[in-house]
Formats: sequence, structure tokens, C-alpha cells
Amino acid sequence: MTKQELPKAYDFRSTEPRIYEMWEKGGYFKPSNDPNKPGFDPAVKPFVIAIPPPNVTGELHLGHAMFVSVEDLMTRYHRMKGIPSLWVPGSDHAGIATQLMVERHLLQTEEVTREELGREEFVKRTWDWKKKYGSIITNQIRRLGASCDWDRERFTLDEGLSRAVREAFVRLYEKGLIYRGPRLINWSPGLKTAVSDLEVIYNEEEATLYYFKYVLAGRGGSPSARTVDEYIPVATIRPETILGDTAVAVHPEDERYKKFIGRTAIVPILNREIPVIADEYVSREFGTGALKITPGHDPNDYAIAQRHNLPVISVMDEAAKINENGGPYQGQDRFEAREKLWKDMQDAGLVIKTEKYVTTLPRTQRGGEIVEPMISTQWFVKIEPLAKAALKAVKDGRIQIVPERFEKVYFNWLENIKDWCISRQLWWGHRIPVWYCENGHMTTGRADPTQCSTCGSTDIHQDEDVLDTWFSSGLWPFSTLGWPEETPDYKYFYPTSYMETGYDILFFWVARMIMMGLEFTGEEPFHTVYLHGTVRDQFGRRMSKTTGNGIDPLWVLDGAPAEALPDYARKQYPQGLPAMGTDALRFTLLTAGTPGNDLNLNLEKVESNRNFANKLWNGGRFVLAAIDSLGASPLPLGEGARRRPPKGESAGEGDFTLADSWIWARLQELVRNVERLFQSFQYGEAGRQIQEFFWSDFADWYVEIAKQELAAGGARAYRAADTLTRVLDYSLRLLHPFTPFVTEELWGHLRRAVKENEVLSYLTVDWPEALIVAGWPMPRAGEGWEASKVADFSLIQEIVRSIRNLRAERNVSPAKRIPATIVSKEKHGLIKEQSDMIAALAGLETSQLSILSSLKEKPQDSAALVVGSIEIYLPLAGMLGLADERARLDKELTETQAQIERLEKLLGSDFANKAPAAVIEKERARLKAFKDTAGKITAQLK
RNA sequence: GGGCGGGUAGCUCAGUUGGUUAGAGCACUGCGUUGACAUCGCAGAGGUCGUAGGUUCGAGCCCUAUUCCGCCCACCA
Repeated sequence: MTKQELPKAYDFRSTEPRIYEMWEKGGYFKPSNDPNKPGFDPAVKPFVIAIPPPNVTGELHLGHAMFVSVEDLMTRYHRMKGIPSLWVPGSDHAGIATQLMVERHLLQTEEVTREELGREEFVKRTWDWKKKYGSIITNQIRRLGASCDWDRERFTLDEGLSRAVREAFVRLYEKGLIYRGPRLINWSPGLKTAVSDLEVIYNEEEATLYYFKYVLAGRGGSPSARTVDEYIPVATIRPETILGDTAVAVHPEDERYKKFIGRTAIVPILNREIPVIADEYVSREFGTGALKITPGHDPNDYAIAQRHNLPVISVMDEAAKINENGGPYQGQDRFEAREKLWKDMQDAGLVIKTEKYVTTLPRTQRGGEIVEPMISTQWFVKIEPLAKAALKAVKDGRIQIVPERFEKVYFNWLENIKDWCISRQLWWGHRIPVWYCENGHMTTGRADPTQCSTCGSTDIHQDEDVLDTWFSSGLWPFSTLGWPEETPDYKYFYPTSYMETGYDILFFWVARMIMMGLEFTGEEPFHTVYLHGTVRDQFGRRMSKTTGNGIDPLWVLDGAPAEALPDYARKQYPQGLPAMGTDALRFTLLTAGTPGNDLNLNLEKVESNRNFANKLWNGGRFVLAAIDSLGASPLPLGEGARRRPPKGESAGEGDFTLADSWIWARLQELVRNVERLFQSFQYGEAGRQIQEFFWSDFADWYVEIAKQELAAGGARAYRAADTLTRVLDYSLRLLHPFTPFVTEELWGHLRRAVKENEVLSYLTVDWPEALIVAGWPMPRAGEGWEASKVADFSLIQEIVRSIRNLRAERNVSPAKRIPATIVSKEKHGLIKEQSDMIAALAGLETSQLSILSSLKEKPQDSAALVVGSIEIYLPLAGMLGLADERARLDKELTETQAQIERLEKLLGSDFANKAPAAVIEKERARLKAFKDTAGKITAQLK
């Protein structure tokens, strides 16, 4: 037999790449039931997740690490349960972000602009760029252990998905749910494209509020208005929009301005005449109580203009420069025109005052400049019918959102949704499949048309715009599976199971997938939406480039020099951040938070979880050594993936020790809890419980006890090694979805140690629930068996702890073996039976350990410990004196009596009548134990 | 303006059918290192669970009000 020569510390650096390669090459990420392969069984329900497409411009950030951790956990869990599981990877083309990035890149490297290259060449360059850099992100996702089926990887602009986009557009168009027309939209002057409402971000900023006079024309509408000293004071943040004013509005009941309603006002400088109108929208209390109406550049004004049939004047071009409607200001930038116009108004005596004012300004998500509302001809999706269906799917419970509170957010958004502007004036994306002829007819279709479908003209040209990236992302769950083709994948894997993503894209993406899924496939694209929170820094700040507080996940995996770290992290790690490996990062992200809540990533927590991975490793090394030490007869670890109890092993308690029974009882409880928690999406709590079990129960107690058993040799050693092996194995299985690498590595060693080789990966091994529920290898000895074993073992633990406690207080060297006398009437049998174990754990000298059922005479010069009805005597030789000993007992007695008092009061109250019997019984038992203790201590003090 | 989340140990956070002595990690104190592990072990100290009421035999958990922090939606010039 070969001696195990494993490093003392877990070496994740060499392990992780090797293991991942083994998985991927071994085909372990493939669904176990594949519709494209022989032997396919359509009756078996699969588990399917479509990855939230990271965009191709991206570098890995902690948001990616988060979704990969959660989705990989979900997938591995279902896979281990024997469910055919598919995780579809891919990325989206991220229209604006990618185009900007490539533009910048070309400008820097070749000093050439997009316009100079021309559309065709630019798109070609962008594809080159995508091919070159697009794989970086997917490789980084592999580093995180993602068990995706990479053969099914998709990209939103690839051929199949582009077909899906085309199909979706044509269907909506033909149904009348897509229309084109001039509307007031959000325009990004920097990017020169329309953006949707969702892509506009409002920030509180300080602005200037300008007060000025809207002079009224003389009665009868005389243009020589300036001689008339009648005016309405108006306030605005944007004086340049005065150029596009088509009315001044006041509240119909406003006493100050009522008299002006119906008269005519004069637009400053331009001297256009506009009506004074009444509208209840105007608030009398705010500002001056009068409102200038600029329908061409303000959504609210636009709505008012519709009501009053006012003309709409656009005063800016696509660069937000004043156009021909702006008279003398034509050609000036909007902010330049603002200043110039204000100055001219000052000269004309029309200004009142300016004041500082804090308001919310709309900026574009990407470019960051102030959005200009503008009238522009764009494509829209008529969203109401889609939204209604999407609303119903969640209301009816066909789609469940976790955590539930986000359902309210979802409802609120869909109930107030406005039509979706889907056209973008970009080059990188799906070009709108509509062609125009010289007569203004529009033609669309699944294939590119050669002539106009209305007039037959062959002089047709395609729309220049592309579709919003989210239009294609909205098709993701089914387009990636082959839709609109009825492919075997689509038929088998659709609808998918879970949609897992960050709550920040609930509207952008999730709601749109639901709407489009219902519209095009007639089915909910998934039945569960699980939303995770945002990863923030340890102070709760959003990580961002401008703040410079971002943590790169790769630093966490591979380590980073101090210079690379943000200030706060450099302070913590002046020597640089140590490499901590994938498992540590994953376990942290999965256990440090709760669903839907933001998570403040604490690097020290990752460090402690790296220690946990190492603890697992060393637990594994111990067990491997134990198996090794048995010599000739290797343990049957099981029968591979579909392991069943060997004959006769589940018959009864057999030769299980108390510790064996206890650890199995705890494990059984753990497996049940983990299963329940997984079912209710409480992955964090599940992970914490497994960690607690492994570290506190298994490593700290069972392994320590097993050392004695292994030393005893023979059947005892064999039995202990058997339990060690199986409990380790089951713990590793439970942990595998959290920390796949270290568990897989240990599983490989374990398997070899017991000379099994038919199962190569944990990915194909049974989830412990299936085994535990079957009751094996827990011997079944009737009701309450588990509880009684746990209670017995807990008593032993208490005895051991109290002895250790005294030794620590009294400075007795841990290495020193001391004599002891343990006296118990009730538990004499149990203690006698477990005396070796107690002695070993508490550092007692076995030859000087006496276990008695009663005591004739109290031992002299001894410290007395009391655990319930049990008394323990330890000689004071080498410890502190007796006087001190009395003080200790006094203190303990006082504490015990306080507890007795509390419990007696409780049991004397209404509690005893109204609480459930089991609860009362528990308190009674506790009271009895305290009373026993108090009695024994009192006796000692006499 | 509407809505949501959070406030628990020095720090970062758990605590999901309300059960009576509130947990973890890190940090801290004492002791310990040739046999799985110092990326460790044993023992310990540390909290009136934001505040005020209420329901209940019993509240960190449920209800009401209130305060602070964060976020989302809407966008009154």
C-alpha cells in the first residue's frame, strides 16, 4: 500500500485547474439525459438555468462571482440528486458599451473614428475585437468552477439568436405590437442615440433656478408688447428651452393669474406669441405658480400640450445644439445658449432673479451626460398587453419570485409601464429588419426582402437603427435553446427552471424575459426567479472605478500585491492580499449573506473560509491516513454512484460506539436540515450548518475520539475508520455545491484509498439525502433512539468540558494526565462504558480513574465539579488551594440558584397552563438538573 | 411623494412556523505545537437585539408609532 504523501496545507493553486479540466474533459457538465443522444428519456424532468449573460466587454467582477457561485450551487445540487441538469452559458453583445469600447480602442490605436471607417468596416472590427477578447470573461467564469455545458455556449449576435430576434420582431410587428413614430424620447446627445426610460439615471444635483418675466401682449394681441408692463413670473432650470415654449400655463383657480388666462404672452427675444392656458397640473404653491410649456423638450409639458392641442417645437439637433427654430442662438450648444439667452434677457429687463436649487437631473447610464428629452422618430413595443400577461403569471403563482417582497416591486413597475423604445442609433447590434421604399412604405419579413411589399418598388433600403440589447436578452431562455426551431433541446429543456440574477436587473431583464417568453412560447420561461443582492465593499459602499474601492475576484483567488489594492484593503494587508482560492471566495459569497440583500464582502471572512477549506483538507488527510493504517482490508466505500447498503449493515446498532451513533444522528439531522433549507432557497444557512457540523462535531469531537479507537486496532479501528470515511464522504457531498474543488480533490483520494474507481466525480454521486432517508448506515433501533444517543453524548461532552474548564482555570498543563473520581448513580452505566473516551478527551489518567455509583467519603484535597447529578473529583495537588476552591463553588451555587429561581417562577406562572407540554417538560427537566447541581454543590460546601 | 430593506458583541454578519441562558467569523485574554491541521487546538471575556408602546403564559422574531442609514420607483417648473 502506498503511503499518502499529501501536503499539509491544501494547495488550491495546482488543484483547481487540474480538477476543472478533468470535469470539462470528462463531460460531467453535460445533462445526464440529453435529447440529442441515444437512450434519451423524454419523461424525466430536467433542471435548467440560463446564465445571466455577462457582456463581452466585461472583466470579471464580484457580481459575476456571485451569480456563478449561486447558479453553480443550484446546478450541482440538482445534478447530484440525479436530475438531468443543464446550465447554458453565454454572453450578450452589450450594444452601447461594446461600441463605445471599440470606438475608444480604435481611436487610441489607429487614430481613426467610427465614421471614418464606415459602418461595415466598424462592425467587422467589432467582431474581431469580440473574437479576441470575448473569451476572457468565459475563461474567468471557468475559474470560478462554473459547471456550464460549454458546448451549448451562445452569443446574442450569433446566427441562431439573430434568427430568434428577427422572428420575435416580425411577429410583434405583424400583431401590431411594434410601431414606429415620432415621440418624445430620452436622447443621449453624447452617444447620439435614443435610450429607454430604464437607462436614464436620476441624481440629486445642485442647479440654478432662473426667474424671469413672461410679458403679456397688449389686449387685442398687439405685438408691441414690451410697452405693456404686465407679466407672469416664471421659473425654470433650463432657460434655453424658452426658445421652444408654446404656452404659459397657470392653475385655473389661481387668483393671481386667473385674469391672464386666454391672453397672449411674448416669448423673450424671439418675440413669438403664445397663449396663456389653464391646467390643473400646475401647482400654485411651487415656484411662481406659473409654468412655461416646452412640449418639444419636456415629458410633462408634452402631455399638457397634447391636452391643449399646442404645437410642438424642437429647438435642438441630435448633438443638442440649438437648431433653426432657435433664431439667433442657432448652432450654440444647449448650455452655451442658456447663458447667452439669459444675458440677452437681462439686457432686455426680463429677468427677476436666480437662486440655487437642488433637483434631480436625468443622466444617461452609459455616457453620463444630461439626457435631452426630444421628439424623435423611433420604434416602440406596445407593452401593455405583454405586461398584463406577465403580471398575471406572477399573480397566479405560475412564477415565484424569491425573496417574495420583490413581487411587489415587479407589480408596481408593470402596472405603470410605458411603451418600450427599442431602436438605438448604433451600429453594433441587431439591425431593425424593416425596409423602406421611396413611397414611404415599410416592408418586413423573416427573409430580407427584395422589393416593397406594398408598391413592389425594388428601390428599398433597410432601417439604419439597431435594436436595444435587452430585446435580444429578453429572448434568452428560449433563443439559446434553439427557438423558433422546435429543436430537441427546446422541446426538452424549455421552459427552464430557475432564473437567477441580481435584483438590479429585475426590470431590465427578468420582466422582459417573462413578457417575451409568454408572448412567443405561450409558457412561462421559468417557474422561479431567485434574486441575489449586490456585492459591496466591507463598508457597504458600491464598488466602482471612480471610488477606487473595487476588489477584483481574481485578486482574491490568486493574491495581489499591496499596491494593487484599494486603500482600506492595503491597510488590512500591507504585505499584499494572500491567494485564497475559488472555494474560499465561493463559500464566502454563498454563506455571508441572505437572498435579495446586499452583501458587504469582508476579506477577512474569505480568509477564514480559506482556513475552512484547509480544515477540510486536513480532515481528509486524517481519514486517509486512518484507512491507510488498517493495512490489508480496504473499506467498501460504496457501490459507486448508486450506492446501496451492503447486506446486513443496516440491521441494527451492532458494534457502533456511542460516538458513532451520535455523529450519525447529528449527520442525519444535518442532511434533513440542509435539504429543507435548499428547498426554501436558504443556501447561506445551509452552508453555515454544514460548516458547523464539520468543524465542531466531526473534527473537534469525533476525530479526537476516533484517534483512541484507531490506536486500539483490530475491529475497533476498522469500525472507526469506517465511520470516519463515510461521515467525511457525506459531509463533502453536502459541501460540494459550495466548495467544489477541495471536495472533488478529496473524493478522488478517498476513492483511491478504498480502491474504487468506477465513480470519477462528485458531480455524478448521490446527494446524501437519498442515502440518509433510506436510513443507511444509521442502524434503526426504534423511535427516540437518535435523541437518546445525542443526549447521552451531550452529557459526556459536558463532563469533559467541565474538567477542561477547571484545568484551564487552574493552569494544569494539557499534557499532564491527572487522576479523577466520577460519581453518579443514574448515569453510572453510561459513564463506566465511556470512561476511556472521557479519560482521553479530558486528559485523565486511566489507571487512576474511578467511576462510582455512590461515595462513602468525600475525597480529601479535591476540587469538586458538579454536572447535574454527577460529581467529579480532581485532586488539588499542583493546583490552587482549597479556599479558592470554595469561592469557585460559591459562585457556581449562586448562579445555579438564580437559574432555579427563574425556572420556578416560570413554572409557577400561567406558562405551566398554556405552553405546549413538550416545552413545559423541557423546562421541568432543566429545573431538575439545576436542582441536582445545587444540591451537590451545597453538600460539597458543608 | 410612494415603496422596500437594514439597525443584534469592538468590526462584518447569521438567527423562516414566537418557546424563555441570542450565535459565527475576525479582533481580544490565558494556556498549548514532534502524530490531520498554527491556514491549528483548549478555555475565556464581550450584547437591556435602534427607541417607545401593544398582543401573548412567553417577543430579536408578530402589531402600531417613531428615529437613523441604505436602496428602488415617480419626477413640480
